[in-house]
Amino acid sequence: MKDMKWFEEMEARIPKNEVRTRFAPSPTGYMHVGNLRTALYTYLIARHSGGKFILRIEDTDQGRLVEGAVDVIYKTMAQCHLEHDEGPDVGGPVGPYVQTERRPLYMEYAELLMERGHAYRCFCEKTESEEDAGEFDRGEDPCHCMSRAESDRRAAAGEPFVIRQRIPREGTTTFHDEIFGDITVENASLDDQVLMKRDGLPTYNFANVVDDHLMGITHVVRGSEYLSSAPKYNLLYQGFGWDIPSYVHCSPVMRDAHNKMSKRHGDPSYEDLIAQGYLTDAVINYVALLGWSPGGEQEIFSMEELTEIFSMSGISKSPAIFDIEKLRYFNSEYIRAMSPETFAALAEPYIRSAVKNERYDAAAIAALLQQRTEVLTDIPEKLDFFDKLPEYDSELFVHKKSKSDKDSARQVLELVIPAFEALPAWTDEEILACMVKLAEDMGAKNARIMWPVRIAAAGKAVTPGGAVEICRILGREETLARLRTGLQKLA
RNA sequence: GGCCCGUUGGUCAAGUGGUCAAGACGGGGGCCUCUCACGCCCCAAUCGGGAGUUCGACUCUCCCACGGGUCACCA
Repeated sequence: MKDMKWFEEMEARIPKNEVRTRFAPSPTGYMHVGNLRTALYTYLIARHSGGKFILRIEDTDQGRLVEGAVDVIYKTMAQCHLEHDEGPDVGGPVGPYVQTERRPLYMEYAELLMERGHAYRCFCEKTESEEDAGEFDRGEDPCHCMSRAESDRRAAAGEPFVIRQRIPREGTTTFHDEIFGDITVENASLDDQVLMKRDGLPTYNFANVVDDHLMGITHVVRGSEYLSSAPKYNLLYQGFGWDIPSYVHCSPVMRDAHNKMSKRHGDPSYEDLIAQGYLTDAVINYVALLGWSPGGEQEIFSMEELTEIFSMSGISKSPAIFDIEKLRYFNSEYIRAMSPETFAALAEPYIRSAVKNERYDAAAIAALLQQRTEVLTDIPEKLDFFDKLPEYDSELFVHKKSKSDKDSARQVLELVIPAFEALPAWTDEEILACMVKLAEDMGAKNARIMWPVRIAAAGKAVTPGGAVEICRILGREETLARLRTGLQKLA
């Protein structure tokens, strides 16, 4: 074990007097929605107080390593505007920020803890059989009360061992959680968990406590599945004589009443949602409100606003079910709030996937789309009539609300075709004025004219825009050709 | 099974002893209108159950039910 001076130097590196939070993902190659929310809350807690947000990579599970996964994390965090102040890529005063690179530290601290009597070596065989036995009675573990001398001797002799936490057999432990309040448990219900594994690597639980302390983390934000091990963390901090951080345990994001969101069940990850046409800002905004409430009636928040008003007191204790319908709503709100130029740029690939004909202006189509698009991937199917007039039945010309029937439609098309041919210019104004005048002449409502024109032009009942816009974008020649086709159907 | 946590409309939720129990999504209806959408208006729908405490409980206490978490040399 290192001498006390070394430990003091480690302590001296720890930044004080600032809020410090950390997001500590395993590099799995994608971001769960639940993880994203945890990362967001973690980020907001730090930023709200002007503190530091730290990224730490938890890669101790070598078996689950995914190549390139760390880069995915950097990319995703940046996309989501969750910029970290310290991390593997940007460095910082308490690095390294990758757990495997911190490996030598943990044994030192485990030995320190043994020195203080809060941990001991256990030479027993792996204890998987205990599961079958049902209960683990640590009183039967002879290593628990083994003398330090014997322990040292057997270790020196090369006998394999794990290091376990020595938990008091009596009394209770109380910890405070920012969301759940004070929770008290009997120490007798806690087990002497393994801190250092047989292979010399720390368990997740131990590595976390050591790293969080050495990195000066003030608010430990994590999933509520760790609630039941929090008392053991407390005992660890106390055993070291360290300050206990604030715990913020967040309930999970669920797919339904019984199951968490999970990739395994086919639930979308953040990346999937983006691929499905959702916008990052909308996802962030929705996820922020999934299990947290600002209290007021506002629902649309920028990252700046979230930072301003975020409070741990608004985080709810119960799990929240992910509702894709509501996310669609947020997405449509964000789309509508965009500048037309931004939307056009974003929508163009989706437009061009359906409209190959370059004569049709993508920006003009985007303008029609912006107010009626919820998710970008909905776009192509709305535009299928541009490149090729669909097959359609003449029954489509019948529309009760505009009092349009096949006879009136035929009359309308017979009049509209020559009128369009004679128009001095092919603009919205000219096209509209032309149809309005026809309506006046016929003594009919505008809809009597526009319904059949739009049907003939598009060949479908629902279009992203009215007759005027559709005709304008199609261009005069194509419009006239389609109107003539419509007329034939009605003959 | 032990221990811990949770439970307001279908969903997200406000609420902290006295409210006709906010709001949003979704649903239904209507208006607007050249379709759809947008926008606007209206409607339906909630305090898991039972005992208490109290003049009065969604709010406090206890019990029950249901749900979740945890009980790994996984994180």
